[in-house]
Amino acid sequence: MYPVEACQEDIKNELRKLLTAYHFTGEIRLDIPPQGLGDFAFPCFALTPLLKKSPASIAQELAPKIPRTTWILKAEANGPYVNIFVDPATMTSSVIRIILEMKEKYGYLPKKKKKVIIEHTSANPNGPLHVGRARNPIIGDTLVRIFKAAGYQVESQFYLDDMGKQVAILTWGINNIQAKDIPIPETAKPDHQYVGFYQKAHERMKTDESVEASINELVKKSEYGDPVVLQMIHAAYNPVLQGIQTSLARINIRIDTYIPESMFVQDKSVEHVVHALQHTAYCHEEDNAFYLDMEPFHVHGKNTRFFFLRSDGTTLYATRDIAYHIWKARRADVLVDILGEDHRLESTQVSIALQLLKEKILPQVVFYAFVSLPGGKMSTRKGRVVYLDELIDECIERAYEEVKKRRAQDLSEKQMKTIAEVVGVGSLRYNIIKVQPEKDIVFKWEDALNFEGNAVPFIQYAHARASSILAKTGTQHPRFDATRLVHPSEINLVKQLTNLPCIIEDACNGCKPHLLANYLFETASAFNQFYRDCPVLAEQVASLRESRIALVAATKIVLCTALDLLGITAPEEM
RNA sequence: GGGCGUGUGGCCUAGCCUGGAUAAGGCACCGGCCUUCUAAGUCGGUAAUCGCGGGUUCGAAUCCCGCCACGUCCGCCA
Repeated sequence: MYPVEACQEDIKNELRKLLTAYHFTGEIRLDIPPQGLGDFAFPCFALTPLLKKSPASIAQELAPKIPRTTWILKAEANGPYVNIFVDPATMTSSVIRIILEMKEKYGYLPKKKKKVIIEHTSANPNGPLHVGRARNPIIGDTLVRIFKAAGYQVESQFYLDDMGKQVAILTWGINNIQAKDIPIPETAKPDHQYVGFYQKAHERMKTDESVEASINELVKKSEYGDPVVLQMIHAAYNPVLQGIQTSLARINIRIDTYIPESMFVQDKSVEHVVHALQHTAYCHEEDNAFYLDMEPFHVHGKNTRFFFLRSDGTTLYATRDIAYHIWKARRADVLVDILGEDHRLESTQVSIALQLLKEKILPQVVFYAFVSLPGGKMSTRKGRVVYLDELIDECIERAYEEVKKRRAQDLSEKQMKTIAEVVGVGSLRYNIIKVQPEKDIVFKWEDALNFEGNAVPFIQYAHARASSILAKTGTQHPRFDATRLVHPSEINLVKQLTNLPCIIEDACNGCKPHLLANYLFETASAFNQFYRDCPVLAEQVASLRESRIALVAATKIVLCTALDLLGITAPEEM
């Protein structure tokens, strides 16, 4: 059990003993009071109906009865609250000890013996990833890391759309357009090479009906599971997909498994879905096509019919998605999907269908709003995009300028490049993950490349400062005496360190990766204050010096772990 | 037209699920701090009718209803 849990349990136990005497049986919830008013607070409002007294007088009555324990230093009544002050020596000694023992596993929760499949990115492989959807892999990969830390066995999956119109357009383009007829791409990456064919083919399709007919034929054949066509499509998108994988690798993302949509047509599982849906009470037929009436499930709008089988007997994207979810549910205990907000309705329809099919495991879905440009949204078709690769390059380039400005004298070119990479990639991931997924983001270069304040260099810098101190101490195993650490900046930092396990738990339970970003910022901030107030290397009293070294070592571990959960590297120097 | 999401100082964000103590940070702006562990840091200051209007409550940024603005969806597309 982590110190933070032990501490809260102790406080709740003591409160419970007191409150039982008043016949209070409700849940005991502890608040976090404002700065300076203690570590935990017990609000007394819930007791007023029981005791027929004002909450303030109840707090007055309760506070003196709370005993001193190893965890509880004192309790004070303050208005309607009983504010509890934790014994800093107990907290400090236990948390520093456990961090130094567990090292990079500090904060991790006990193994749960449950498997999670997290589906993310799942972009159409018709061109490079663009910034509009860049939140998807970053949110997804961060959740993969968080779920692992929370004790789950995790597999990440990319659902590969190999039967849609997008890949069909690409396939047609590659097979029918001359390379000389497309604009010369700026990079050699295959996704950038191929997107021109897609754009040109899309243009031709809009103006030439025979082109559209050929593309539709490709789509149709793929929907019937035609192996030759599927092979052709595969050949077309595969290099693009590899380009996408390269982009993801650049920002520390590796997806475990790629599941092609066609798999569920070829193995006939989608046919079973169709059959089963046709036998539900909500199924209707129109001109040989089948749909579910969504009205009874509180889906409103112009058209509440969810078509899952066309008149020609082929299935639709959502139908195959149902088969995919059933397949996933057989292989995991928990499913998480990361989807753009444009998929909200589709996702609801899939969930309803899954319930009709008596599926027990439904996906928890994280929807994100698109990143837009100041003038509006991005579009691969229209070529109005900022590609992820461009953004990565720009972030690294800008980071390099910053490093050079500060460290050109004392670092080698190679060192500066390495730091620029780590800072640039980290900035990108941090800036996206620190905002709740459902909030709109307007992409502005000046924000993406801003390296001050609540941005990743602030956190990495704190880590580098801690590393620098430790590198100069020479002691591998600092001996610490918690009673020496009494400065408010020391206590404050220790308190921050205690919270990591709770943050991991909350971030996992609520699928809220941004909590980690907030936590990191606060922890780095607490460390910077400590750094200002409490000299380590210059400290003359040996026991205090050693204790501070231990605190620095613990902080470094926490910063490194939390950064790693965001897929960000913690540099030793910068 | 309907569904869903979002709305917090000049700009951006946290807090909303689970109501409670002076609404917490960052950017920008103003003024301090480098003979001391990297100043990508730090301290202080100016700045908010928490979109608007009702309601519930001892108490609402938080819950409920209505309205407004923005985004998104409402294909036998994916």
